[in-house]
Amino acid sequence: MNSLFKRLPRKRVAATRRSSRRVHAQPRPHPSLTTFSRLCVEGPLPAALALLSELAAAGLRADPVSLTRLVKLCVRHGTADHGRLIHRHVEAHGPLPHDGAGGLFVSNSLASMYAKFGLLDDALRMFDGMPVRNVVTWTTVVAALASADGRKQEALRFLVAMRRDGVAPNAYTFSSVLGACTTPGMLTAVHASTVKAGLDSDVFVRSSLIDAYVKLGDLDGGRRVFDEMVTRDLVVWNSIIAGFAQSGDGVGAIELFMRMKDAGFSSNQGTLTSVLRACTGMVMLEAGRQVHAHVLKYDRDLILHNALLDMYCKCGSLEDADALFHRMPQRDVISWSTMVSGLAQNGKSVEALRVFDLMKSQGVAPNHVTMVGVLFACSHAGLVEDGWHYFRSMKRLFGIQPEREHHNCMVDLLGRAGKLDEAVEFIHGMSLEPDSVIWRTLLGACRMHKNASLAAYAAREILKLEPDDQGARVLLSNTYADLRQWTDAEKPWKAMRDRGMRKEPGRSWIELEKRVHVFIAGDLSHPCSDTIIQELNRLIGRIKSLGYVPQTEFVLQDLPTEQKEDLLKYHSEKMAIVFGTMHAVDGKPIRIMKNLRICGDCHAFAKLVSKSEGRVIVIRDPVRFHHFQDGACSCGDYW
DNA sequence: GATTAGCAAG
Repeated sequence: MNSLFKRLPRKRVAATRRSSRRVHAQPRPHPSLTTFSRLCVEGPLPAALALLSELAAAGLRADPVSLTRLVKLCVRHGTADHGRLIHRHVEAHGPLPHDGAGGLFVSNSLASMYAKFGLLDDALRMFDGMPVRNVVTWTTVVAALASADGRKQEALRFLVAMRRDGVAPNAYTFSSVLGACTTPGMLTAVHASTVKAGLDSDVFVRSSLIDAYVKLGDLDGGRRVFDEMVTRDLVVWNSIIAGFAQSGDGVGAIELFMRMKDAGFSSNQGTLTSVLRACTGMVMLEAGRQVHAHVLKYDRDLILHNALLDMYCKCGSLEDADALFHRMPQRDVISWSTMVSGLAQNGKSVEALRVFDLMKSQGVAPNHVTMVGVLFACSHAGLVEDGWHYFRSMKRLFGIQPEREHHNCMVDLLGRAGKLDEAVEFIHGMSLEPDSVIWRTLLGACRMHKNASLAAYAAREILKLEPDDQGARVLLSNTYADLRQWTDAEKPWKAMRDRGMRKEPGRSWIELEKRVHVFIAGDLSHPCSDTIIQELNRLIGRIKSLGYVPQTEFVLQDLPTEQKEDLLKYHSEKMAIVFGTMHAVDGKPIRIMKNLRICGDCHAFAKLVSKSEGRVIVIRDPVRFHHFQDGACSCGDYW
């Protein structure tokens, strides 16, 4: 028993000796270097930075891998100042690019750090100071320049320079530089280079190619790149869906979305955002609601929620927009701006301004887009004094310098309110050179207030800047036609015919059971045309008893009254309204989208049909919404 | 260590 007790401590001693022998056999690194490596991965950043300076003071060199990780940590959790601290350390203690691969790694990551903090010039200084550069170094600056505003040309110059320097661009380089192609010529050249380098089948390169074609307005080009692909990933699918949605082909975008699902991919936030944009563009509220169900699982994605909010606003469903807005876990300036513009476009200017006040009271700073929405609210409600107030004080109160679009809102505000002379004075007093958009706004106001001489002046100014503009000629002609000056009204048409131009026909569409039905003015080719015309005649009969008189003044041609009535009757929005009343579910609003602004006669028609049929009709034109209910419209007949 | 897709207005 005794011996047993005595042996126990000896065993412990032996064990301790063995372990100390192990330590001596494999000397542990300096404890602070080990800790430093760990801190560079796990953080916290301040502790890692403090240890870095301790190491330097002790004459110990941090290894390149840890330093690179530290830079990464700094990008994730720190500021540019933290980055500069690491940069200074590296300059004083190394490793530098000429120290070998490790040094190059560290310098590259520092350049990338500056780029990620938006400090492009620091990144370029870093680049200039590097005695050795590899493809990563070059790609870092190419990518940074390609994504910076107004520096895309430089990105392409760097691509040329790197080749001259004997460094071959790789898939990373190409996928970055493609976004810098601002002309079809550049894009074709870079696309050819990717093929030559054998990199055009890389998914990153391909999705950038698709995006680049689409952004230059060549949707077919993007589609070709997509179709030629053998292997696609989710981002490639998202690129092409986004391309269709951004180009205004909502139906195409949704078709591709279905194909993507058939191909076995499940959507992510990016997919859903683009699909929502497609629904928004086509006023497909029901399809949008279905997307909403999938949005629920991404309850922290603000971009996606903002897109959903915009969809409800632009589909004219303010109840849904409002409910969503209040439920959203976070809201940023885009969420607020979407609500301000959404309410204003739907004829709720006072509510829009109230939301704007609420936004300010919650400490959210408006930006230039918010102010466009605010001014839009003022101009569409005739709130001239408020508009002036916001325009004049936006610089002082919010630090936002009025830009072109804000000036345009002011011309609209004054013009709509009939203050045409003030509008002209405003244009002449602008510090900016007026562009065709501003003149077109003035021209629209001239048409509204039947001022032909000023309309002619505005149209001349537009045509000086854009000789092929159709809209200016159509608006000018319509202004003359409003005044029954048929000879003058004919001249712009003749000019258009001489140039081989045709007016864009009126087009309205409506979503019904996941399908979009399109109606074109005067075109009776829809399969249900016969029944639509019967129903149209019946409705006209009913609303005539409510006081409807076809307002033939909106037919802008010199024709006998009867023919004018016929032309009016087949306006696309009337056919869409009738089709809507024939098929819509009880109690649900009829939602219609139109490519041109609604005419006065169709406006009167819609008001009376909303009364006689007891239905809510929502029509969205390129600028705003009309909610017709019980014989009245949300625009208060002011549009 | 560097790369691709998604949100508000005009």
